[in-house]
Amino acid sequence: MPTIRDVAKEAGVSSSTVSRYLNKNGYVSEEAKKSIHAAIELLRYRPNEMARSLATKKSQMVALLVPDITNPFFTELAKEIEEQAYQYGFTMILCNIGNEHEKEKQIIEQLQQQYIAGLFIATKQIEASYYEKLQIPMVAVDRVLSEKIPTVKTNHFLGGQIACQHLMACGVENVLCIRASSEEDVANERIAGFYSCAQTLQIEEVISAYEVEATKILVLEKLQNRTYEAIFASSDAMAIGTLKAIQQMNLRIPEDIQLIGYDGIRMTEWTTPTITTVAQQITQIGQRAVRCLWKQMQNEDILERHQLVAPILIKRNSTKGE
Amino acid sequence: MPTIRDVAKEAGVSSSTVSRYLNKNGYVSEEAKKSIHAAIELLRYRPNEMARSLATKKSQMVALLVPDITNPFFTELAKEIEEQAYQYGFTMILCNIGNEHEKEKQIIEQLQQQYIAGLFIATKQIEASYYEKLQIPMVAVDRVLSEKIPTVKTNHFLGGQIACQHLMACGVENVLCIRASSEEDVANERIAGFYSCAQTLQIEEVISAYEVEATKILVLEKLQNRTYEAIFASSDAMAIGTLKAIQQMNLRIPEDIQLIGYDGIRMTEWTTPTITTVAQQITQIGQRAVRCLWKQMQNEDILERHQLVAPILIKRNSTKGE
DNA sequence: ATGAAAGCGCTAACAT
DNA sequence: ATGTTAGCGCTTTCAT
Repeated sequence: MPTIRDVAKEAGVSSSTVSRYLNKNGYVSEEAKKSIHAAIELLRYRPNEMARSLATKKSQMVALLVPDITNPFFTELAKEIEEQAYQYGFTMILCNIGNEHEKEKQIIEQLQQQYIAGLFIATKQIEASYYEKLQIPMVAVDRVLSEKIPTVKTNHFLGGQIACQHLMACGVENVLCIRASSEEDVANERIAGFYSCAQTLQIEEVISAYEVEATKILVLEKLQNRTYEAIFASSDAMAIGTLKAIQQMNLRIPEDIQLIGYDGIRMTEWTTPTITTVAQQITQIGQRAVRCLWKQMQNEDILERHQLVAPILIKRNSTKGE
Repeated sequence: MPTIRDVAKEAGVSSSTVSRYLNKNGYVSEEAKKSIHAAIELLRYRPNEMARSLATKKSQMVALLVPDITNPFFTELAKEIEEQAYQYGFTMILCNIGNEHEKEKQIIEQLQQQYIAGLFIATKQIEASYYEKLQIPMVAVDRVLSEKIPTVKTNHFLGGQIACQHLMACGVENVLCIRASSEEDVANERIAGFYSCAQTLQIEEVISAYEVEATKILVLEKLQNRTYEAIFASSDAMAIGTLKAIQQMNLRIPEDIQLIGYDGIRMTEWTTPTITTVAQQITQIGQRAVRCLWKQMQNEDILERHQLVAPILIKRNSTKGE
């Protein structure tokens, strides 16, 4: 592989001139530009990112930290962010953190050594202060880490409202609300939004783990004791578990009981019946997150520290209504 | 961040000695070892991977190239490989290639500049000769790129046989076989295996795109004209599309028509009914792939160039039988 | 067993 | 506008 010096020699200039040409900073005469360009083509030269990073202490890599890569929401997010970041010339590293604090810190340490240019954080296991100390451009995606750290997330309060309004428009008067642990802020917001519109709606609330199977078992039990006109599952994975439980009870959807999910992952259109859901606009989240990181790298001002993306209702067959 | 020279100074030795200590090559006295160890602890020193890579022309990163990160099979595979690779001290970069030849070549070029230590290739858009020229340890995952390139994949011929045998055991006499394009070797193998057991079974074959919706439309049309006792969908995504089509026709599964899928992705246990499927053992594929790459890095002999992993039947509710 | 020195490929003052 | 020089943090001969 040719180096910058090979190019310089071939073009009859010094390597600094080539470097300036490459980085488009400093002056380079038109003449030099031409010969350098030709030399690069001739030698099929590509700058070595490693050497570049070592010299500048900045790489062209950004990383996305997620708790579980097999969770479809995160994969869809990863895809969007990867594509966007690629447009800006960055390579995205996807890091699956799992639930171990230690692994996350270790991985971040490694990323720092690689002079990672920026971080998208979709995990939440470490104290915010740890991230703040990092001194790396970063944006929290779909969760608030702290006031200071720029954030792009869905307006979950609005999402909760949308879910509630839809159910009420479907003539529902009592509903079972399946939510994640109250430690999860995003869950709290969804539920708060839901309540904020509830008016005379009767709500029973229950906490479930994220897994499909766990939710199924839980709902099965619930349905044994009591009937509901509708169920609001605050994630689509839970909605699928709920669907399975309802079907196992031989209840019809939406005739006997209506169901609305949350997230908008692809799978909700593959079930029978398809599931009405409050969809997060993942593409937009990805775009904004990347732009936000980009601005930080350019030291531009970030006008809104916390950006909210509105979710939208996707009406399918698990609810009545229009 | 402290450098190797800081450690050397603190330990009262030269940086070469520290380097030798770090890489466990060359001689280092017990005494030196102790003081270096202490210095490292004291300064919380971590070697800079970039600098290391630049000097050695080898990084600690491996990459997995997939055509579509939102395809659950690949995410599950990615998770396994990531975890395995992490055990060996590697960071895995997940690269979503999409369908563009150009992007794949560009990305590989970038990876080379980063002195990528190894490649897991789960795409198939480029001529095998391109990969062979690369001079990077690599393993083809779930597809054969060429004779020369080490491969770990499911024994799809066996998988096809398993599917066929199961259907026959379920009393099926005629079946619709939904397959991917004949350009996909893995599809060909599955189908070949299926036929190899078919005996008196009547088989109708049809080609479908991978997408759930596309398959649904196709199957819907098929079912309009004719009835089948069973359908073999050669991927789970297709199986889900098929399921939807069958249900839309108001046929019962498995009473009116039985269904078997292929891949073993999580989703098949979330549909109603759950789908019987021939499951690829992704964990094992991941483990073997990483070990195979590792061996190449150690210049160990690779006993079997092409490793086959046996798939297993997961019997669920979309088929009759035991 | 250890250190000095050169170099990996690039960037960034600084001088011209 | 361009070249010289000195690193970035590490590895690796080659002496000693």
